[in-house]
Amino acid sequence: MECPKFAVSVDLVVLTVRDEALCALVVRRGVEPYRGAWALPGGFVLDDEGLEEAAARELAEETGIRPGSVHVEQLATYGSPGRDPRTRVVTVAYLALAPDLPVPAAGSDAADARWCPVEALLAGDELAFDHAAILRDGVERARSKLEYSPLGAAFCAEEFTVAELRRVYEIVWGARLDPRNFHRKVTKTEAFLEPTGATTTRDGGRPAQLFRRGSAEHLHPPLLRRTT
Amino acid sequence: MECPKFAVSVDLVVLTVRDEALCALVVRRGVEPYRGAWALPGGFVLDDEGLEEAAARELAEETGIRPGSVHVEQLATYGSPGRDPRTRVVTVAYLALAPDLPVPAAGSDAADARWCPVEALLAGDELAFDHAAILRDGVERARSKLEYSPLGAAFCAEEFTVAELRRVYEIVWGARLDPRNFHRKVTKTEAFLEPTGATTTRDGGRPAQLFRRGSAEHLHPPLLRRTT
DNA sequence: CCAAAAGTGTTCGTGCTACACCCATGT
DNA sequence: ACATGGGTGTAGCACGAACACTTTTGG
Repeated sequence: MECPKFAVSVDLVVLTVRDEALCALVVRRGVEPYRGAWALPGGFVLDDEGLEEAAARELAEETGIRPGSVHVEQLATYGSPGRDPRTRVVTVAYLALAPDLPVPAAGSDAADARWCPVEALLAGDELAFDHAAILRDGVERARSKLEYSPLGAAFCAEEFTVAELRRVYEIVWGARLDPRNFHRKVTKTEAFLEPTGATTTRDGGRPAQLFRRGSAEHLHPPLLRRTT
Repeated sequence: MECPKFAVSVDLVVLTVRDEALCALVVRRGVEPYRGAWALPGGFVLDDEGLEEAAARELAEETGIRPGSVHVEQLATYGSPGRDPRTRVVTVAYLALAPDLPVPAAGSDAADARWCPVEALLAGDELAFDHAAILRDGVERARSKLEYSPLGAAFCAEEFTVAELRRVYEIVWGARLDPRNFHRKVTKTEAFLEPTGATTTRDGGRPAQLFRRGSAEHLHPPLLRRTT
């Protein structure tokens, strides 16, 4: 077929909440271009490999994250002619929301990998390619997702308390929420949380019920930021 | 660089409201594969051409739509290995919301182009490639957009009445809305509508005020479908 | 007992729904 | 006059914000 052919890659915005901050996974580039700079994990799509499949493979390769424990969704595609100095590369970005995991193992072409607060990454100018813009879009998507879906729980461990979930919202949104109203809201919303029956005192004070992620996909009505 | 290279195309889900139905623009394929079948308008991205740029070019080529009059946004990217029988093609889908326009002129490689109700397109099995899935995603995105953004007005002519805007919502959502409450909601929402000062009696009855699209990007609070 | 955090009850404001009602035009 | 649709007023309800208050643990 007579048409231009481009390299196609996937890049991952992997977000988690740790140390009271929203953090993204970044890898130190071991090869040119941008050697030594931080970049989002990612790589080229292989022949006969689907996009989602490529994203899952890269996630596993560069982070050791097992697919079942994280939420992954397509974010957007970036293909400006000049975004990669080597050649034309179109990249499909994926957004992954993960619980707080140990620092991942470095992959083959990544000299180093670490969690870094998104605030620092977006304020600085250290990210390779157009990865700062991709990260910005991913963070904005994540913030919206918390409003309209129960995906805040994707940042929590398998079993978690309402207070832990609330901390996720507060950190991602950068806003304080009333603990009592938040509790009522999330426990009353059908299929948001599934009680385990167990309790924990790890947060201090009166024992808190433990929950698992429920089966709900959407939130009706949504949990809105700022009441305007 | 040692990596697979793929053809990259853009496909357009161009939606409008006409004849009391949500319609999509489809073109009759003049070449193999799927010769004679309906498909979404689209084409390959050229060297040194951005994705958004390619989408705008295809929109102009195949429909004659001038860029300023429609809303265009990226929808999603589809790249399953088998989605095009010829070779590996990754397609970036764009969603365009347009007012009711005359039937567009056929483009170079499109034997015929027409508006077709999405209901019929999704019910039948006439769309080439995975375009039915892309259209379904586009329609779902459009439905959500009406809730959280003032983009319903993108389906209206430059100047429109509140009743015309309401019909758009009713047709896209497939639900009836209370005319009085809808009127209050959209006119009270800051920057949703900009009054022109003129009136029209084209809908019959008492003259209705004419409005233009306002400058708002988002709706707070949203205009929700079903009250659960 | 006290501190701390979980969880409940209650009040108040706001926004949506439903519908009664009036307004301004065409025929 | 009357039909038709535009537009306003208002009562009732649902839900979120704010906060007083009770519950249950650890120290």
